[in-house]
Amino acid sequence: MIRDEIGLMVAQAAEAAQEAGDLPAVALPEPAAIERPQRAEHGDYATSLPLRLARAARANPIDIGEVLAKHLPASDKIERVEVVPPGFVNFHLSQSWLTSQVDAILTAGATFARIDIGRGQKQQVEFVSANPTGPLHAGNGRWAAVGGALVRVLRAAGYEVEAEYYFNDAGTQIEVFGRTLYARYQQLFGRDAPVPEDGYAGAYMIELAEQARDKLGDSMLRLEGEPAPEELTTFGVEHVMDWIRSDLGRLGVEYDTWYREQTVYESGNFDKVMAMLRERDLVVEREGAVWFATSQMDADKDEVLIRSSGLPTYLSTDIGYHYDKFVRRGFDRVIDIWGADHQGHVRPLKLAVEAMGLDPDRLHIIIGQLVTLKRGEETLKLSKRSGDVVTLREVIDEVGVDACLYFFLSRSADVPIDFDLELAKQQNAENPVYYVQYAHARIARILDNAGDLAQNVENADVGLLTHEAELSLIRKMLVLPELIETVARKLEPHHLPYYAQELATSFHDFYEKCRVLDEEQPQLSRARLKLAAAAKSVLATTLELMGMSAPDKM
RNA sequence: GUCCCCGUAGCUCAGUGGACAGAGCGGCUGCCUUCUAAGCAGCGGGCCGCAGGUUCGAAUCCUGCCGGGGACGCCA
Repeated sequence: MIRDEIGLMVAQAAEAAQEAGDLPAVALPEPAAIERPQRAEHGDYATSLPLRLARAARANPIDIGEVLAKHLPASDKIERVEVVPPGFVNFHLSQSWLTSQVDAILTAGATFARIDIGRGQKQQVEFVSANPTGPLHAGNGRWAAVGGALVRVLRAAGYEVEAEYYFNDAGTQIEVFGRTLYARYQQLFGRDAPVPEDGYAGAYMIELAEQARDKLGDSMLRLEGEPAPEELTTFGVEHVMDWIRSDLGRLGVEYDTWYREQTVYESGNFDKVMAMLRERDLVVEREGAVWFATSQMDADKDEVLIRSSGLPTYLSTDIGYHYDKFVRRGFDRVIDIWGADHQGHVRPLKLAVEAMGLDPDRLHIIIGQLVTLKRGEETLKLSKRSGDVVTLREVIDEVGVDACLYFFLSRSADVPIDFDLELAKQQNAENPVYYVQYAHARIARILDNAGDLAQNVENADVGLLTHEAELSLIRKMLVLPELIETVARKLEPHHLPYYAQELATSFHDFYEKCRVLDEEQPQLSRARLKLAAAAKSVLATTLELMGMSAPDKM
């Protein structure tokens, strides 16, 4: 990346200046911070190193800047370096290098976005992981969009990433689900079997029961008063998992692993980690339950691991699950995406990771604020327990996959979302997603219409690209690798849609100001065709990272 | 009461400690006989919640307060 090259040049200049005695031997920040100035006249890149060094060096920032500039290695990529008050050094890229990047981008294709900050480090991203007790709702869709984008970006950044979905296939909720399904199933056969009070009231349970009847006939009926047959529960769970897989697939999310909760026990990891906690004297028994003595660590209260009923809690299972992630499967880092309603769970789990003798920083938990689904002024419940569920499927059907992804991706995980179904439908046509896709479609049309001008385009001279709009578009394309780095480091995919929009703006501006197909200027036309093709490639790559389509026609 | 997140334009939101705070939507004015007007150009709009502090420099970091959301269960 050119930004890193400039950073290196600045660092070299500082060292050279110190060797030459032009700059006192003060500690240099590592790495030298290179910024992108907000204003174009301040150049493509800038460093405030002189301002940072001024105090320690007991020198005027401007003088330090001049010294740095003097010792900068020569580069044909840099047109001009200027030192300006209060102490910035600004770098202007050379036009010839900029235009040469059009060829570079075209050659690189989709790999243009690839960087290698990950160096093959093994990471896992676990997201959505909703219980298979009902269809996904709109809130789940948010984390599908965010998790999917994160996985793709981390891969582009050079990490070896595994996407995982963790689901309960046993436990309290599944048991309740099974009882509800059995009640609905019996009702289909005329039995007076009420839905349990704590059961799942949604209409989808009736649909599920009907499917069970169609597939299994009356074979699941048991004598009055007998519990729900396990086979029926399993049938229901598998069916719901099919719904979930299908919804996630529509949002472009593909998991590498579907991890069953039971595996935590079957693998023996649960017992291992519990034994480990006992060995470290972090387990106490009290009031008939088994507790994780987090109060001995960095918490104000203990947490229950094994209930007095003998059943493990969600927390203890999760501890076993994370032991499995780190120790058995050997991930260097694990990223979990959780809703804000699970935030209280972060501290104890991190303490457990620490108690395993691991660095808790290897567990990164993204706490995402919740989605409130609305229809106009009315707030809709997202709970599967209540009858009124607005499913993710309905939302996708109403709003569209791409608009849905774009909307969910556009907001930082730190802010709660009000998802208004009415508004989403209304705004459908004005959704910024179409602005981005439109740019891509426009380019596709130009390339289609090129006719004879398309001949010999690969040999076109990109040096003919001198218009301000052309150069701005190239500059904007060059941001993508830097964006990948930002998103990967901060784990914030919401920067993607903003970049996509800026890139589209740069293209639309170019489109207005520079006619691409012009028989009277064939050489220039061919150079512009190249630029357009490069822009198409970068737009498509960006859309792909977000899981969205890049249409050739709109 | 304790803990987490948020407070930026009329609305929805961006904004790695840097140079004059941005976008979309909405409002107003213009631009289609040349590659898609799902586009472009322009105008208007801001004590960056409030008060202190740190810093050469704060929307950004720290403290306190106010306002909104969330968590504090032998549910998940």
